[in-house]
Amino acid sequence: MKYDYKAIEKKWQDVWENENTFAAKQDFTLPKYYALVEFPYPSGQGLHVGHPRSYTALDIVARKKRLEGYNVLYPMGWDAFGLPTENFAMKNHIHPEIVTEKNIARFKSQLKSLGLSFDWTREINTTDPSYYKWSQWIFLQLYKKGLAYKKEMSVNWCTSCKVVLANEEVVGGVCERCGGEVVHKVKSQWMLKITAYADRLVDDLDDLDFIDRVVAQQKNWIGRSHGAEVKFTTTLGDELLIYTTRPDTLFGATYMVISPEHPSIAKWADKIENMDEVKSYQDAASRKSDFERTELAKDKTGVQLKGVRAVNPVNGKEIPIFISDYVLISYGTGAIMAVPAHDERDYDFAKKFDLPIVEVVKGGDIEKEAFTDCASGIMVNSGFLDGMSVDDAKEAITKWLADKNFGTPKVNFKLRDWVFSRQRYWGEPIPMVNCEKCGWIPLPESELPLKLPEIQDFEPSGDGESPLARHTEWVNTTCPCCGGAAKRETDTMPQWAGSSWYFLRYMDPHNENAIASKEALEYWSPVDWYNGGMEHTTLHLLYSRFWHKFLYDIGVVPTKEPYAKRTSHGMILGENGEKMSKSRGNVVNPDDIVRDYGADTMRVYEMFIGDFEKSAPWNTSSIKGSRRFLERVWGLAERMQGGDDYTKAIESSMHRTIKKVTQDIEQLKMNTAIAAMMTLINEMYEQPSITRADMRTLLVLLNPFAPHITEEMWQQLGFGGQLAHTKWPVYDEAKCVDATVEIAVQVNGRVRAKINVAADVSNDDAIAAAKAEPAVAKELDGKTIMKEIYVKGKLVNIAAK
RNA sequence: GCGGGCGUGGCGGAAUGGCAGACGCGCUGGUCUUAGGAGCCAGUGUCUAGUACGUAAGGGUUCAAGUCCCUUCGCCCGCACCA
Repeated sequence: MKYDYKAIEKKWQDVWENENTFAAKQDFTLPKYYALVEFPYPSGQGLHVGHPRSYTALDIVARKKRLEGYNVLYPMGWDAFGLPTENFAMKNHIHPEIVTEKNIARFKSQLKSLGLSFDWTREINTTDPSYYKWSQWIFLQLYKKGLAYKKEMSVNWCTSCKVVLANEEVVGGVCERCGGEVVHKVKSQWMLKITAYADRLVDDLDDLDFIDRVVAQQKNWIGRSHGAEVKFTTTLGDELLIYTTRPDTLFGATYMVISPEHPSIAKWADKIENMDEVKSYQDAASRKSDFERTELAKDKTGVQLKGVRAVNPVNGKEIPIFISDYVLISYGTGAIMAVPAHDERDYDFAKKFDLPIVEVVKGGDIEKEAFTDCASGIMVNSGFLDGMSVDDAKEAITKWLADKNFGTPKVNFKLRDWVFSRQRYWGEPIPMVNCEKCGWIPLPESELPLKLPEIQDFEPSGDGESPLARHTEWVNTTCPCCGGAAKRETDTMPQWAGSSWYFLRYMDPHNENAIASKEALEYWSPVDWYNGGMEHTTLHLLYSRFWHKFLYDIGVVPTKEPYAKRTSHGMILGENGEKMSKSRGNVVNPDDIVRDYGADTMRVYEMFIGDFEKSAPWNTSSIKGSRRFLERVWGLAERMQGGDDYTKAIESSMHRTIKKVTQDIEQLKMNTAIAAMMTLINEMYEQPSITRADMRTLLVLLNPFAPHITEEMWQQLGFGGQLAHTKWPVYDEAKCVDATVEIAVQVNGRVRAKINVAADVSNDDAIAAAKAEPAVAKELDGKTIMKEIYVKGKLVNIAAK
């Protein structure tokens, strides 16, 4: 009979939908497993072939875990707020809600056509008021704990989208979304104090099963550094606080640099002799775009502040103070001591401005370049530190500074607080009210959700205000505190809000009284395995860890971390090896593949394409190999005869394959699991016939990968019930090896013969058998044997001279 | 510059320090066929065809190295004037 994939796939997808086959059970006594993939943004383009790579991989894990007896939660939903939908809505004069609904419908049918075993009874949507009610609720809790605050600050303003961007949305000085020019603009923004959690976000990574590159990238992003703050006095009688990671080099500080935005400049203004020059440098610095800042990084510029000098606390020496934009106001204290001998940037600056360079750690050649890699160096020209190692000097100077009240140890982070306001319509309204008398007042929780008003004009005003600001009937309200006239916050939340806690909602998606019930949270937490893209490592993944830690602190969730395990998939590239994109014309539509080859083929192909963690180019002709494999599985049916035991000749292969597939799925090595099954069926075809037991085990092993064809064959061959409700096969370690094995015999590491020995042969017998081989004996003739090694089941190696 | 990773046939890729190239694609020949861009069978790292040489290049450790160590080259990803 022909393998009619279309009919088969439709048939089983209908069964799964009607029977809710994959809905997680409400029985909290069962062992649980929570597998999670990042929910998609339902774009107008529909599903990309990249999506199923991640979804299928964890679908395989989820299906296997179910067969192993776990109560599995494998949910799906929609991260549906966001700019593209709003932009589409503006352009086509359709409400974003309608656009979203349409896009979701398309995505959902595409996902269903792939046979993914999501629990659709728990589908969530971040734009649903019953969902964003809780995003708003979390914001209010953050506010109550002082972790949400409003701040006048310089923000990134995209001149094209006319919207404020988070630092993370500015890439290379341009808007991440549209590539438009980004300039700075001062605006009052809601901020979230993620920096309060910086230490824990770093430290707790060590206890998690996250792949190394995710851990490294998050640590790098948070950028914790240990150093000291040191107080310098000035000739004007006040103080200047600097931050350094190298207090040991304090004797080498020959000048200071402060950021052009540093507040001391205004304080000193009437004492600074060249204030005109200083002012024009400040102006120039503020006009520089992010792009110019990064491009011109190498060429140091600056202006000395004439009329004020700093005093080095260790030796009382007066040193000049400069302003330069290589010192950032946003990091540390916005002021540094410059040690040109041991810092490249200071070295460049000193050379350009002809400033003294004093070596304080021996070992480099400071005539040529800064000596920075000097951890093992010895201190010189450093008074009481002379002769010490760098580490000892650090300790000694830190103590000295503390004793004299000149400085304290200090930890700094690159991580900044999270700009949480967006001047857009299609996001969660921030539930805050501004009253002239009472200031910012949170909306009472009883008034949540604060719904988005129905409006028709989504265009940003272009003055930096949200489109909501025009709708005075919504904006004007009463103060929850005093009852007087007040105005609502018109900014909305960023897209990252809804995705920062969505995995919690899946646990109990219809709860009207809480994010989820205590029982559900206790049972399902944490997510056992979370797979997603590397591009979300420093944004979504970090933000959601932050929110989760906060929810843990206020007693809402039972674990301090949301995800026990995190893996990441590589991209699927176009056939030309380039990133898939419309403009490159190399986009593959998953619908076409499902139509032409079937969902099972598509699934097997995407899993077989290569190492899961690496990117791999799409190859249309390779798909045929996956299809051929399934056709061959289909063809095995007519070779099946009776028998409740494995065919003797392939028994060990059966056990080995079960072992291999079982282990490979856990390690996301789907490509080698499939290769093992291919090898197995090649062996099956070499047999005159196969047994029901052979067939049965093969179908269960293959089921997570190709659920439709296996379920259909299971039914047609009369194994009884549904494959989805059967048990995962077990292997017998003892039966994984054949009775006799072929091993290689090496002399001095070169293969000279191959012999067959019993699998459990002793060391001595194996070596004796090896020596008996004529080719080996010939090699050994006249030589002295130095060493004889037998590696069980692999080889014998005889070292001889 | 800092951090992470990678370099293996024509291609995607396999190899707990133990016979490099599993599995698949492609290709070659055969077979069946009115036909084959289907199926089946056989072959397929390289060459000077030797039990020869081969995992970016060079060196080292080891009975044994794609794998471990050192040096060099090249590529990818993230961050980047973070003091």
